[in-house]
Amino acid sequence: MSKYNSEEEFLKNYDSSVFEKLSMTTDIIIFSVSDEEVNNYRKLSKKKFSVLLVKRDDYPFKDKWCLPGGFIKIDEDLEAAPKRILADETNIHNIYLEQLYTFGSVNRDPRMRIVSTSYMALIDKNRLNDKLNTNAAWFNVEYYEKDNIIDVTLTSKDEILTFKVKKVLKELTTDRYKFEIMENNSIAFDHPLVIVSGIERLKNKIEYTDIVFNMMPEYFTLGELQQVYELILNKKLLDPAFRRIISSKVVKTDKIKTGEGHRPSYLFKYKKGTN
Amino acid sequence: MSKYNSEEEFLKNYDSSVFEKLSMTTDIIIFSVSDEEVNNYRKLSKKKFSVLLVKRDDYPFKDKWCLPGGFIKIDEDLEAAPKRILADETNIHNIYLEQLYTFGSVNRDPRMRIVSTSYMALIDKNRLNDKLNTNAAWFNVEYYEKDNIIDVTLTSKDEILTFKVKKVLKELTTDRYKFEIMENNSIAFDHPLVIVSGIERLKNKIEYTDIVFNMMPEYFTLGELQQVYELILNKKLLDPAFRRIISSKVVKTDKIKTGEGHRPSYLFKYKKGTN
DNA sequence: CTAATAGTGTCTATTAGACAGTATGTT
DNA sequence: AACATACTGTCTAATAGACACTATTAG
Repeated sequence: MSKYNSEEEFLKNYDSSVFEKLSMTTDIIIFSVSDEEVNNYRKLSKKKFSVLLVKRDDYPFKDKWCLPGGFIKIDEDLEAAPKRILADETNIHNIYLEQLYTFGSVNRDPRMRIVSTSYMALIDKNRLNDKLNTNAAWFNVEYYEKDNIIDVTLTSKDEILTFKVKKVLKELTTDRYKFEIMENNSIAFDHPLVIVSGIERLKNKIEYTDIVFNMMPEYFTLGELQQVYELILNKKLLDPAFRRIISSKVVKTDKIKTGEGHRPSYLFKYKKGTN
Repeated sequence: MSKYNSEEEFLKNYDSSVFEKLSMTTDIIIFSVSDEEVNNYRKLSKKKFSVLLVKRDDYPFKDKWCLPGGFIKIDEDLEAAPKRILADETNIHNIYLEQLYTFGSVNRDPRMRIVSTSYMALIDKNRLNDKLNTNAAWFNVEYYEKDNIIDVTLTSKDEILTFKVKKVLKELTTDRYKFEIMENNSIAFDHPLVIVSGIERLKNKIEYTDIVFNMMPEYFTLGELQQVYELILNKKLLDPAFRRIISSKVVKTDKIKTGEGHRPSYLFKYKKGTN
């Protein structure tokens, strides 16, 4: 069958040009939590969950916002690329990173055939020290879902971006659902799809894993933690229920957060190794 | 910044060779359920869940077993490739297919840099009519997990393949866990990783989606369905509990399965649209 | 004192687990 | 009749949801 007699011989003579080649990129959706100041000394600062976007300074999609990303190098592990880009963009190493989905429609990039593997990263903003690149900005995320249509609004200091995506249920012949862009006038490429996939993933995983703690500082109050859950799940939770569930994942410290115009609250830490 | 004045002009002059290119493949893990005859007229045929492997007839990994797969064509959507291969391999269209994970270590293929996106397919064997290609075979899957080590045994009519994989927990800095091959003497490439990822995915999704029904014939008894759940979850379930849970997903028909040496049982169908 | 959040007790409703029992076919 | 599986009833344990209550601070 083969004209070679051994694996070594085959490999020595292998012509790597027999199969078509393409470029690959990676896109990273970086989630974090931000505080918004509130003009009432009694009230807690309202939290928002947010995503990091960068403004494209060249074609294609010049001046539109997109997720940070870049090309995969030929001698770089797939996962090394998002790690490299993340370090470039945030100046931090050791960020939680997980693979999301690989997008590969033929025409997803106007330049040429590019397949992109997207990753989701979670970060505690306090680790950043505002050392962002100048073309990057945090956008607060709000989304509203009804009848399988997801409306997403991204808000930065000086811009509001919106897009609309449809969940397409494919009746058991392919993935449980896929997304399709319905309206989008501000985000480059197919990145609205990556953003909603990220939101979905985070929303699901927050319920059965401990990934939230990657977005939390070392010490936090249960009220703060609950707020983050509520943001991501997009619904209010009842205090006693929340505390019951979370109690196994955190340890109370003897530190107390005061100066808030109301009863002070204990600070907690993440308790590892309960799953 | 850019030397072009419009997106069109940029694209017209775009040199697609500026970024390094690589080859991409897809690997498909096809799960199904098979009956094993039992030599007691009263007993039910024992079910096994099984996976389709093909024997490599050329280098690299000549004569080893691997998952069906192939190269992605430059003008073919990423998802079209597994569909094409699945149709080739089984002669059936409309098979449940979902993306699993993209593997991309630099040295995962001895020939050259190849990134592979794996997919999981579920199929009801009765649709096949034994129209398999000659180099393909079904292997029954058994696995045993302890202390984050998964032992997998794949058994066909005339061969037994085994491998061992470790779940590496990465303490919040990357995916919840990744797998690492510990022992493997019979499966080509990094396909043991794809196989365990598929098992994990199926095991998780069977609990909160309806994907099992893709592996079931149109009519089935609740006993049969329960057996499939037990196989995949790798544990016994209690009848009343199982029936309570499943009741919302199935409809009883007036068909009855008789001739089994014991009380006959009603046949059920999948009831769509309950999630 | 008041507004605002922190934190707990408890009752109820729902769901999951366990076991025992009855039903009904084939040989 | 005996075996094997089909199917149901019911008791108990565990979990989730709801609400009301007490606690504590800054201003």
